Amino acid sequence: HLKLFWNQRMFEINHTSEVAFKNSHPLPLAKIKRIMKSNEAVKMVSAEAPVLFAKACEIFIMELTARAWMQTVGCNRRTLQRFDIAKALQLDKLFHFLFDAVPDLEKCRKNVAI
Amino acid sequence: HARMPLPLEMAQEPVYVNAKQYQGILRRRQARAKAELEKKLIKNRKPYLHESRHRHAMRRARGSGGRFAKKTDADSSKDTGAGKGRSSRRVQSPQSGS
Amino acid sequence: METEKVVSETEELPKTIVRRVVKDKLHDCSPDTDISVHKDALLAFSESARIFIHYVSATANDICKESKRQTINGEDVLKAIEEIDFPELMGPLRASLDEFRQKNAGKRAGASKSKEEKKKQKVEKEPSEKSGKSKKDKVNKENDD
DNA sequence: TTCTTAGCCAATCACCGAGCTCCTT
DNA sequence: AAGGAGCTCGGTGATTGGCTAAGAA
Repeated sequence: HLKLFWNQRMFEINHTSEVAFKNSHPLPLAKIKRIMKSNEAVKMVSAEAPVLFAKACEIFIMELTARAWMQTVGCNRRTLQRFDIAKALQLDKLFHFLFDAVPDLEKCRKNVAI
Repeated sequence: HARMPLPLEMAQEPVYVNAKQYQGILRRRQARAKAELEKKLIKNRKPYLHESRHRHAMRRARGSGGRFAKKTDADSSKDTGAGKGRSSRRVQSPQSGS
Repeated sequence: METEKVVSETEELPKTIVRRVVKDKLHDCSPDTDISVHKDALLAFSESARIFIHYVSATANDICKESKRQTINGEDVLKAIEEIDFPELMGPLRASLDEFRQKNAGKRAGASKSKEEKKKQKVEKEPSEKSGKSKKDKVNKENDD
């Protein structure tokens, strides 16, 4: 239906214009699978799963980058720092599952942009 | 109730997280604690990952700016005192331009 | 010695690729300004992505177990991501899943006949002497509508 | 201002993907 | 039959440090 339609449009856009080259930096599937299996509760993994994770990670990193960049330019800096990421994680509840992944809240509090 | 306080932080200052992710955060925290028990923690970050690649980088010819230079035929020959008596030296850029 | 080697190292995503993704996005954000990336920031990106995989795959594993299966498939991953409420991922992921399935279907169809031949050859040459490995041409079938 | 540091180069080699076989569902 | 684990193998791009401009402080 509608979703399928937009998926196909997305597919066309990603494969026809020059952004097809600029985008898509696939992470190694073997490494993704290894990360998944490092959880001993995970038994078998289909070939589809790492492919999806590769794409998901790419978009995930891009989203996180955009939000961290907000902090960077908000402080008139030209180097993206670690606490930019920490602040971005704190501000957006989308990323709260990473709460203790980037423990830099002290510096983060001092550099309040936005 | 879109926000849930995380237990560890409640003593100091409550930190509210996405309620949908609350269980997952706790689960991941448990998994990490277990990994810590198994000494799987992020060890001290080594300056490099592979000894062989480190040696390779150290051995390579460099330009005057510290950059890696292209391999020359002089380098392909074995290290003999004779021949072109010249070790790795500056590679002059033809022109530096945009 | 070797067994004591850190596990995290092998679970680390390649820094170069993570950096490329970050730098490309930064160039999108500021087309006329080059933004540098601090080394620790790059490490944070890499770690975040790793934990993202851990987190989502653990959720997908629960979904998988709920339906009494043993193998985490693509649908489980999609469901897991839907569950943590990441809507901007769903579209592209559906697309890449379809793409992967199409590519696999094409490869399967092309390989099936050569596989049957191989099986027959195998059972035939069982008493035969050893022979050099025959170079197999790669048969690829492209399909467009 | 002072002083820390990220980006820049490209050659090796660890690791990834593409084949296999074997096994479970 | 379908498809994943777990090997092997060969091809290849990630890994890598010195110098210096760029920029954090």
